[in-house]
Amino acid sequence: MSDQKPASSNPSDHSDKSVKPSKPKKETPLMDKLTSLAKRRGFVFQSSEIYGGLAATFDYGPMGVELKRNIKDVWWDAMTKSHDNIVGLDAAILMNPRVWEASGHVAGFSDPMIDDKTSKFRYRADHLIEGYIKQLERKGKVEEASRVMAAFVEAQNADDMPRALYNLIITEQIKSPDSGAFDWTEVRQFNLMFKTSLGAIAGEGADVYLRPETAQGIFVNFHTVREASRLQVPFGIAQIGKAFRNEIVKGNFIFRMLEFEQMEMQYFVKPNTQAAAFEMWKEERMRWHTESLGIAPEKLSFYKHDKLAHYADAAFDIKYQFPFGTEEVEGIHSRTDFDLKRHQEFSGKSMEYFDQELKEKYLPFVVETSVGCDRAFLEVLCDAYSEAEEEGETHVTLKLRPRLAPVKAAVFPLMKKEGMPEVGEKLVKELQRSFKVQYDAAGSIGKRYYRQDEIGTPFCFTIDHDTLKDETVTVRYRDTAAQERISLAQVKSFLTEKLSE
RNA sequence: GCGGGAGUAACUCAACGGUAGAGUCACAGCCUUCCAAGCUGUUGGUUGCGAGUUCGAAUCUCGUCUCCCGCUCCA
Repeated sequence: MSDQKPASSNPSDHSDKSVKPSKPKKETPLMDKLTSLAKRRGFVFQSSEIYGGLAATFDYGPMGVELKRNIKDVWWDAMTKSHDNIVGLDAAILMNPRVWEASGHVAGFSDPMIDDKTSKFRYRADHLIEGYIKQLERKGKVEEASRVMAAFVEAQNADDMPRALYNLIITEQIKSPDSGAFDWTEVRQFNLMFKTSLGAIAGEGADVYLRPETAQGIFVNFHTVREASRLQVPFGIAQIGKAFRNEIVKGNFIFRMLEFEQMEMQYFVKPNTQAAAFEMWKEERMRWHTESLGIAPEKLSFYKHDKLAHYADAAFDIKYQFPFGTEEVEGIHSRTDFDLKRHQEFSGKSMEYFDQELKEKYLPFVVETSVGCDRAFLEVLCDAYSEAEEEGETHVTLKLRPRLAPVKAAVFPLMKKEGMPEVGEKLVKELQRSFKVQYDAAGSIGKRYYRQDEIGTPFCFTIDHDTLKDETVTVRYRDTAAQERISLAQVKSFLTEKLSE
C-alpha cells in the first residue's frame, strides 16, 4: 500500500507543509512523456499556446474530449442510472453573489500570505500566528498565549486584515519556522475566487463570481429539484460542471487548473444518519475508481482528514499514486447541515424538509462525493500508459478500459487494392452508427496498429485476402496483439459485447 | 507573488557571431503486406516578443512575456 504520509504529519508543527519534506523529488520523465503523447495524439493541449499559453489552463483535443466524455458518462450512469433516488442538475456557473457569502467563500476563500525573504518560503499569515500561539501554550506561557490570541482575533476582524496580521507578526516578533529569520514581506491577500462583473458598461456592473465549486448550485436548488422529482430523503442530486479557482500554485499538467470540471453528488439524509451514508458512499466511490475506471487498486488509497473544513464532520479523500506523488482525485465529505442552514439564514427562505413518516421538519444532513473530472482523466491516463521496448523503438500503449477508449475500433484494409478498401469502408459505415471507429489505410499494417495503440483503441479489424473469399476478418486485441478470425457479420455484436464488459 | 530552470518546425534536438538543419510525425505516390520495412516527393520556422551592440545576432547585452519546478491548499 501507499506509504505516503499525510502532508502535515506532525500536528504540533505549525509550519505545516511549509517545511520542505524530504520526499523523493526528481524530474518525472513519465509526466513529460504523457504530456507529449497527450499533445501529439490530440488528448490535451496547452491553452492558447500560439500566444505562449496560459498557466494551468488546458484544452481537450479530439481524443481528449472523447475520453473525458466517456469518464463523465460512466460517472453519470453510476449516479443517476444505478440509483433511482439520484437525479441530475446542471446549474449556472454564475450565481447571485450572496450565495458565496452564505457558503463562506467570500470570507474564507482568500488567504493572507506572507513570505520569508530569507528562506523564500511562503506561509499563511494566520497559520503562522496560530502556530506561535500553540508554541507559547506548550511553553506554559498561558497568559501570553491568550493575550496574543485576543490580538489575533481582533486582527482577523480588522478592516484591513492583512495589515493587522502583519502588524501582529511584527510586534510579536514571530520568526520564520524554517529559517528562524525575522525577515518578512508584507501580508498579501490571495483571493481564490474569480470575480467578473455583470452589466456591459464598464465600471457599472455588480460583482459576480465564477463559481469555485458546483455544490452550491445543488444546495440552492434543494427544494426545486426535490419537488420536481417527487423525491424523499434520502436522495441525491448529481451534477457535472466547471468550477474556477484562482490558484496561487498551479501545475502538474491538468492536475491543478484554474478552470476545472467537477463531478459532484450531494446526498441528503436524515440528521444523525450521515455516518452510515458516509460509509456507504466511501466504499461505493472507491469501487467506482477500480471497477468503472479500471484503475489498479494498489495505486489507490484513502486519506482521512484530521483537520476538517468548517462545514464538515468527516472527510476522506481518495488518492491516486500519480508520477508526481500520491494526490487527491476525489473527496467524500460529510457536510452536516451547514450549507442548508446557511442558505436558510442568508436567504430567509426555509430550507427545511418535512418528513412524511416522522411527521416532523428538519434540515437534512449532506454527504458529498466530489471527483475532479480532469483529475480522473489524468488518473486514467497515468494508469493506462504503458510502454515496451521493441528493437530500440518504444511501443506505447494506452491500456484503457474499452468503455473509456476514445476510439472503440479501427478498420484496416491489409492492402490498398483488390477491393479491400471498399470492404473496409463499408464496415466502417456500418459500425459508425453505434461506435466511434476509425478507418486507416495509410502506411504498413504494423504502423497502423501502433497508431491505434497510442490512443488506446481496444480492437482493430483487418480486411485481408481471406475476407474477400469467406467474409471473415481478423480482430486484433490491443493489449496482447493476439488475433482471431470472426465473420464480418459478427463484428458489430462482438463490439457490443466487449464494450459492455 | 518570491526563488530556480527553460523558450529554435507538430514532436525530439542541432547549429554557439557569417544565408536556420536533421530525425520523427503528417500528406501524396510507387512497392510490399498482419505488428513502426523501403523508395520518391510535399507541407511546415520573421529562432517567444521588443530594443541594443555589430558590417552581420538563434548565438552577446538589456527589457518583457510565457512555460516548467518549488513554496500556500485543494477537486
